[in-house]
Amino acid sequence: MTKVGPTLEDVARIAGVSRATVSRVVNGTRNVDPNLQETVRNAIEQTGYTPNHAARSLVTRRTGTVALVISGAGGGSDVFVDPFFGRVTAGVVDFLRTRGVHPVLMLADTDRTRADVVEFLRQGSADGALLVTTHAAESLPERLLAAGVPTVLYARPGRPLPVSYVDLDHQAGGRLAAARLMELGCTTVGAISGPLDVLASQDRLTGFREAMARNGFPYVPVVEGGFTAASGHAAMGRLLVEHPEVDGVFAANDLMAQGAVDVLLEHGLRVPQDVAVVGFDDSAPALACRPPLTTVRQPVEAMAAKMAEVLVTSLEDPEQRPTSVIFEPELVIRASA
Amino acid sequence: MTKVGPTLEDVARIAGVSRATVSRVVNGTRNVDPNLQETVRNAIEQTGYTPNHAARSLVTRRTGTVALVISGAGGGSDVFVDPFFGRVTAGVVDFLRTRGVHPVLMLADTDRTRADVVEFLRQGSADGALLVTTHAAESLPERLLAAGVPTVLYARPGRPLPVSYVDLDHQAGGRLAAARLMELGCTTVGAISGPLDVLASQDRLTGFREAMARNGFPYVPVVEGGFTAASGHAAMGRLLVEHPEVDGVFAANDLMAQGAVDVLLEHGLRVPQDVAVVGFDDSAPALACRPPLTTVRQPVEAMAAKMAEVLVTSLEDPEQRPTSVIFEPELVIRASA
DNA sequence: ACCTCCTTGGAGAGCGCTCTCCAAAGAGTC
DNA sequence: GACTCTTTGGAGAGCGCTCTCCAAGGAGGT
Repeated sequence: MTKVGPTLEDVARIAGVSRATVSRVVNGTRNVDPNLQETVRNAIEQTGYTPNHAARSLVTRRTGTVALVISGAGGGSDVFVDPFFGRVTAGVVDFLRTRGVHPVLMLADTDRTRADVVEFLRQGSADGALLVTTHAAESLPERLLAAGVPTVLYARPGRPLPVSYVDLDHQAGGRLAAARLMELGCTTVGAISGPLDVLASQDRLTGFREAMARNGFPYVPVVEGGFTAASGHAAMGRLLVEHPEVDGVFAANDLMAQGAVDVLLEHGLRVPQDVAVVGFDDSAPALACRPPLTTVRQPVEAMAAKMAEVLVTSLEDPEQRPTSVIFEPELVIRASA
Repeated sequence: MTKVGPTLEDVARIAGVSRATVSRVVNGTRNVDPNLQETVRNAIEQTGYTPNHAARSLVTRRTGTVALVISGAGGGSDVFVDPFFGRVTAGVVDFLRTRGVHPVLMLADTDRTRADVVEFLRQGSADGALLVTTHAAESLPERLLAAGVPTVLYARPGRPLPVSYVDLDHQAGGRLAAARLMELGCTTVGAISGPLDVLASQDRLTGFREAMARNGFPYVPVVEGGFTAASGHAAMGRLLVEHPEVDGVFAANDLMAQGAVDVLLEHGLRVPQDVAVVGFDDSAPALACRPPLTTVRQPVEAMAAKMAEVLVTSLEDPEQRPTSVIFEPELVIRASA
């Protein structure tokens, strides 16, 4: 094995030109005489030459890859069960492939793996980082910033930081949910929030509460969930015990909404006739749920693609200042509310 | 910008030793006097030195990354909607992280992107490839093999090839499903197969039919689906029209099973009392489905991890012959059958 | 005390590529 | 026809690292 493969040198020798000329033909830098180009291309064809990536990036200081860092709290690879990360990946890949950039997937869920990520970027193994982090306390943004690594976040950082990010107006999303529930005439509504150490969870809840309060509902019972169907199930159970008369529920993501619907149905309650349920995200489970979920749409793929775009752009022009792009949520009305 | 960062040379100068010595300390090759080691480590600390990845891999001819190639037929990033790929990713990442190897995610769904994958590997951008391919006609395995790229497949290749792979005994899975349906006393069973250009689909169906035939049911009506909930929905609809008396259904994955259950319920049929439904995979939707699906478990994460393990092993010993690891499916009984 | 063997540090040759200089040659200009 | 200006190919210096060789010094044997 030890594939050595033909080098620039080999091609140059066969074509009877210098290394520099071959390099120019390969990279399309500067003018090269068309005849010579032809000769060189033949030589390349003949040898089956492919430029060596390591050698190239040693001098260009570019790798053509970026790190896609997923910093879940949970035990590592469980995160992929959540459709959210699949959607992020899809959006990122979708954009990057148009630019010939490749994503390296990294999980950052422990001190150790976080250090690995920083190390990886400092080594120049990737040109920049896309950081999908939920928890407000995540330390990676500042560490990457300190290491001078071009970084773009999905979701604003826990503390103000001169870093680019894309985000959703989660509060507006919460308001949308509240408006729908009130529009349906619900009078006793509860909420199942996401983990409260996640900014998005806080924001969704804040927006929801605000809108309710503004309309004469100063108090909304809230149970904290964990963004999983099981946690939504449990939360709905508690809500039902404490407030049996509930007729409207806002769950901070679709998975939890699904869990809530299940409990409701198990208790012989009809959705949406007896209890209306609004989810959040508009991911696959929202459609699969019976009844299909009315939900607040988060355009995850588009946001992820934008995140990738912002990074690639800042890679091309490193002097650029950080930007932020905030997306607007949208209410998708289906059957559950 | 243009972070230059300290080099080996810098560290060597500060520590008052040669480059070679610093390299030895960093890589732990050969003995180095403990005192000297201490000095060198201090210098490293002081300068914040990190080895340059490109330079290193230029000489070692190793990158510490592998390509995780997902070759769906569908329009690219849609694949991530299918929980299957999320599970594969989880399994791969889970194993690789223990070995300090990083996966680069690539989609191969067009001629162009397939060529990109080959190019990427030939450039030495990654040390090997993990290829998750469903379609039997996929050309990548042979192209990668021809290029001398260490490769491991998820699912056996369409044509016999000297390449390592992991796979499931899909036929045994089909038999398991048939056995369950017959055990429940079903007399009129139908099947919703996966796309028939996918080997796994063929095998699941073959196993299922065989087991049915062996038990006195020579004919099983089959409708081909596309592994999506919508296609399962459509397929069940047709099955119901053509065979209204059906009392058992085998769907070749959980997504389609879910679609089938929905149709059944819409038609006022009870699952499993009127019609028993068996799915395949045991992915998240199987649990989320109402009723929860009885299904044939494919240990995707474990298989993906094994695939990664086989690749890493063959990277360490390139002279090794190809291996194959076949996993056994398992029936998971829930409520739908 | 001499010789051999083992340990350990340094020198330096690349790995394959890009890119800055230079030089040569051709095209204009007056 | 002598001059400058532009175009285009070649030479060669690195990019930062690993690793083979070599030499120096100390330990052990006789």
